[in-house]
Amino acid sequence: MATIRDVAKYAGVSTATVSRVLNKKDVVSEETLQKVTEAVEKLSYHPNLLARSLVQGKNDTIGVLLPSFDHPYWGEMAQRLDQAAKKRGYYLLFTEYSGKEEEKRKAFEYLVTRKVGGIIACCPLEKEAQERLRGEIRKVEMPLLSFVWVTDSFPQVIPDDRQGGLLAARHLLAKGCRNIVHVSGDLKMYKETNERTYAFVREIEKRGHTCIIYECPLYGTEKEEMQEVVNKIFYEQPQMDGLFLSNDILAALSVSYALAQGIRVPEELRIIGYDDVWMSSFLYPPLTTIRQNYEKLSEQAIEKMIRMIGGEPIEEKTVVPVELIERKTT
Amino acid sequence: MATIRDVAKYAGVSTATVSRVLNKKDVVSEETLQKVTEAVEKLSYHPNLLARSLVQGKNDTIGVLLPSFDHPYWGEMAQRLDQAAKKRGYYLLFTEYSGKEEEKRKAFEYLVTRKVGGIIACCPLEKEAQERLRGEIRKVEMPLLSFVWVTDSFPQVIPDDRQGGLLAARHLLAKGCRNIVHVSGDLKMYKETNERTYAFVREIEKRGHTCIIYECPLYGTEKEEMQEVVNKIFYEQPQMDGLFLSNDILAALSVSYALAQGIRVPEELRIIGYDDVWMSSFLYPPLTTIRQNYEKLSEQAIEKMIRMIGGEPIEEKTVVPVELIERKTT
DNA sequence: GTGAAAGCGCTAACAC
DNA sequence: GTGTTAGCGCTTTCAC
Repeated sequence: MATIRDVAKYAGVSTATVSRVLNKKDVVSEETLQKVTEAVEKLSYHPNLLARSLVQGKNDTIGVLLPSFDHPYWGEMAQRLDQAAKKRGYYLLFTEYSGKEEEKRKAFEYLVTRKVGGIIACCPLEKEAQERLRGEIRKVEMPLLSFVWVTDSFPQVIPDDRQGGLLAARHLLAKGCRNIVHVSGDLKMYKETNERTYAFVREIEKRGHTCIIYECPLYGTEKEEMQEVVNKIFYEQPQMDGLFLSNDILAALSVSYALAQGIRVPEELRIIGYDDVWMSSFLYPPLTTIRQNYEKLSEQAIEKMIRMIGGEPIEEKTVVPVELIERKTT
Repeated sequence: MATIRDVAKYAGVSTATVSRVLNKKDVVSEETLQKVTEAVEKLSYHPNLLARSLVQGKNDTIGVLLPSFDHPYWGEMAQRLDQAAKKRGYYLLFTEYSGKEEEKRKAFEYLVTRKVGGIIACCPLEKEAQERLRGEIRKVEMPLLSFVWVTDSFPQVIPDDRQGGLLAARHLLAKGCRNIVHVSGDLKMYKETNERTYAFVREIEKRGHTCIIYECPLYGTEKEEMQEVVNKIFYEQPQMDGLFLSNDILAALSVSYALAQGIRVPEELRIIGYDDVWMSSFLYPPLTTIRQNYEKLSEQAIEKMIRMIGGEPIEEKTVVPVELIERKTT
């Protein structure tokens, strides 16, 4: 693999000169430009960006800690983040921890040792880890941005889950639902991320009604687990007429289950999901859901991270609005 | 950010010794081990893996060139590839080109300049680029593996699309379909990847029937485009009773469209998709489809790539079987 | 068992 | 304009 020295030798100049034409920094004579360009071409030279960032001590790559690639929410987010970063001349280093807590630390370490400029964590940093991580972070002087809700003061870019819960509650109530069931995320583990649940319940109770809550881990992608929860709900709550799921996958499963049982949607049962994942509008019937503003979330996250890398002061929390999309399941 | 020198100074030893305990290579005295470990802890030291791989001249990361993260097929593949790589002690550097040809070259360049050990290309390398890329690759001495069908001799790990087309054709025929429509990928651009189409058509003609083909770019994720194709088909082919789509997204769209029009599935129209994407079993009705063996595909790709990096000779083509999953749309 | 020194591929002063 | 030199953070001989 050709190095800068090979190019220099081939072109009959010094490595510094090669570096100059490569980075278009200083002015070079037309002739050397020619020679170097030719040498680069001839030798198929590709500069070693690892070496470059080593000497420059800076980094145009941002680490992204993802629960998984195959979850449609995170898949879409990864895509948007990547595009937003590229648009601003940054690159992303993705790593996923398969939704497993024990893998998370390793994934985090991975990003740190690759010396990324900062880390966007698409996962709740649970209390214990949070403190340890933050201690570490401060020492390694690496900006950390949470891409999901965390309770205490910490830089974060998050969807307005409170609003999401509120919208869902009002919508179901307005449609006349009175026996409402809600499937939340893991309430024990990720207290912080369940603002949508609290807002939902609060609103329903404020209107003098009640609802029943089931828990289902949000970040898991095990079909069986999800199917089980859905089965259980339909078995235990035959009288329910409104169902609010914490994500569209669960919602899709529920719609499918209801239809298979001959329960009419939305006449007998109204179902509302969360996220407005790519597939949701393709389903039959198209899913009513709370839409995430993927574009804005990722743009904001990248922008904020770049500002953090630049050492600028930033406001702790950026909340991005969600939106109710009424389709055919309510 | 602490460096190895800081650790050495803090522990009162040389950098070589620190390196030794970090890499557990040579034997170190119990005492130094203690001191160094403490220093590492104290200073929150994280070795700079970029520097390490620079001096070692080797690399435990494999580049993956992806069309996009948000396409469910590639999302699932990314996940499996990542897990397979980690299991074998390798890391993946992902980049996506948003399905745009002009971005592909940049994405490729990105991986080359990061000096990955090899590249898994999840995209057809069209003729022209293929030759250029291969020329380059040979010079940069970087193994390249195609993860989709390419015509000529070239290391590749691919699904048995021929078999997939065959299975789909036989299934539809066996169910009594006689007015069959098929939506293929982009036939002009990616000739090589359309074995499924050719096998499908061939089988149907062999049985003395015919089918009508529509084209739709496989790697695009623009809803409108896809919706348009589906609309067009249903408008132009009111008599069709069998529909084979090149991917599950198009299939989901078609099912949804049919149901919305009051066309009964599968009684009046049988629909079969391709890939068995995560959502497909969640749909209503659950989708009949050709299942990809995601696990085997990615395991094989990683294994083959590692062998290539190690300089081992490899067989050109690894074909992974597909499977017909009959659910409720046929 | 441990340290000194060279060098991976590159850039950034500093000379000329 | 261009070359020389030092050094980014690390590993790896080669001495001792």
